[in-house]
Amino acid sequence: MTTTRLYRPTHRDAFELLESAFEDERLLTMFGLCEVQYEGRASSTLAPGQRLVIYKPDGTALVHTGENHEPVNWQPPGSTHNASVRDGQLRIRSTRSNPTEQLDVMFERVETISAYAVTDRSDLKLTGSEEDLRQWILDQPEVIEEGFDPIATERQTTAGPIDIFGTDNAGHPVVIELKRRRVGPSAASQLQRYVEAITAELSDTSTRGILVAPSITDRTASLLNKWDFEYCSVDIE
Amino acid sequence: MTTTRLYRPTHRDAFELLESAFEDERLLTMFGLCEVQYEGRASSTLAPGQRLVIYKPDGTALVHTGENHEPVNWQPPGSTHNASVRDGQLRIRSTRSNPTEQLDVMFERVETISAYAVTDRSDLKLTGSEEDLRQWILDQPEVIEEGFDPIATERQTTAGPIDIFGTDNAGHPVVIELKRRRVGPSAASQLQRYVEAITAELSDTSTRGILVAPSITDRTASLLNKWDFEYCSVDIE
DNA sequence: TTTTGAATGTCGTTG
DNA sequence: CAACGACGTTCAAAA
Repeated sequence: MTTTRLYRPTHRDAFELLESAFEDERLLTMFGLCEVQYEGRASSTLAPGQRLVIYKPDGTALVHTGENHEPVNWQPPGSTHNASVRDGQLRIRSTRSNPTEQLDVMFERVETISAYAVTDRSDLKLTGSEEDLRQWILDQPEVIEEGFDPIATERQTTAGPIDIFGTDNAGHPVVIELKRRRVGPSAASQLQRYVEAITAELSDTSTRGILVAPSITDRTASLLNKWDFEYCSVDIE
Repeated sequence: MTTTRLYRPTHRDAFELLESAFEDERLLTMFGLCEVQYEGRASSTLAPGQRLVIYKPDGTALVHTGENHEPVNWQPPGSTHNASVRDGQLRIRSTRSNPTEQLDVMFERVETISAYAVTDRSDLKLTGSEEDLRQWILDQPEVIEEGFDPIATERQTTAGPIDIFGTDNAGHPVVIELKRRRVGPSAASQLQRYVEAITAELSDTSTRGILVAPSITDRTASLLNKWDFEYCSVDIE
C-alpha cells in the first residue's frame, strides 16, 4: 500500500492516517481550511483559510497558499510532527530544538489528505553555478587578463577564503572575487575585506582586487573605484 | 466543483484535468514518477524519481522530494504552464521571461493528481522582524546608550539607507546598523559603508558606528575594532 | 524596471 | 557544533 488518500475525512480518520504516515515516514499532503501559529525565531499567526500543507519524512513542514514560491509558514527538516484532535479541531504540531520552534496547524475542515511512499535517491545535476564559473576561469585565465596566473582557489585569509588568488604579469598578488550574476555593494565590500587581509599578511601594498561578474550596479562601481579595485566582465554564456 | 482528484489516471485524463485547472486557476498537486529539466539562469537535470509537484494559480511551480525545505526544482510566480502528451509521457512545461527560464516535468506515471479551488486572502501577522526591533529601540533609545537621540530611520546616504541615524550625548552623529540575529562580517562592512558615506556628507569625522545585534562572531568583532566601531548587544526577548 | 537589503532565509562546506 | 558564503536565492519596498 504505497498511496493512501482520504476525501473529506473525519478528524478522527485524518488523525489515524497522520499517525501511521508519520510512523512509516511517508510524505503527507493535506488541503483544507486551517489556521496556523508559529513561535520560534519570530512569531506569526495566520487566520483561517484554504491551504496546502505538506509533511515530509525528514521532518520538514510546509504551508502553502495559492501564491508565491515560498511557503507562508514552515518548519525546517529535523522537526517532529504530532497530531491530535481537540475542540473539534485537528491539530498538527511540529517542534524542533536549537533553536526551539513550534508550528501549529489547526484544521477546521480537511478537504483531502494523502500519504505517499517516497523512494527517490537520484540527485540534481546543476550547471551554471559559481563553482562552474571558477573552473571556466581556471581553464582560461586570460579572460581575466593577459598574464594572469591562478595560484590557489579558496585561499584562506584572516578575513575568509579568496575565490581565486594569483599573480599578474608584474608578479603582483591578485585577489579575485567571483559572482555568477549582477552584483551589488556587498560583493565589493567582500573583496575589500579579502584584499585588506592579504595585503596585511603579505605586507604587499601592490595587491590588486578584481571583481569578476557579468555586470555590476553603479554604486558598486563607485565602491570599486574608491578602493582602487577593478571590475572584469565575464559571463559564462 | 471545488476539488477534483484522480488516482493513477491515464496521461490523457491527467492532461484534461491539467488543462482545465490551469484555465480555472486552481491549485494543482501531482505525485508520481517523473524526471525534470530546467534551463534558465542555470541548467539542471533530475533523473526519474517519485516526487510531489505543485502548480499554483499565480504561475509558481514546485518540485519537492521527501527531503528539505527547498524544492529541488521550481519556477517562480508569473510563469505559464502548458501540458502535453507525447512519447508516452505527460509533459508539463513552465516558462517565463526576464529572465527566460523553462521548467519541464515529464511524468512517466502519475500516481495522483488533485485540483483545488483556493480562496485565501488572509495574510500573515508576523512579529520579531528587524522592523519590530527598530521600533522597540525607538521606543526606548536608552538601550543603545544614555543620551542617544534617534533622528531618522532609513536615513538616505550615497551608500544606501541607514537603519537608525541619531546623535549621542556629545552631539556627535551616530549610525546604527540593526540585525535581529547573530551577525557575520558582512554586517560590519555594511555599517562601514554607511559611516563612510555619512562622514563624507557631513564632513564630520566624529561620526560613530554602532552595530546592534543579539551577538556577533569573533571575526566581526575584529572588523568593528579595526574600524573603531562599537557593538551593542540587544535582544528583543 | 532596477536597486537594495531583509529573511523564521535554507543549504553545503569547512574548521 | 559554529562560521562563513552561495543560492536558479525569494521577497518587498523604494527610487
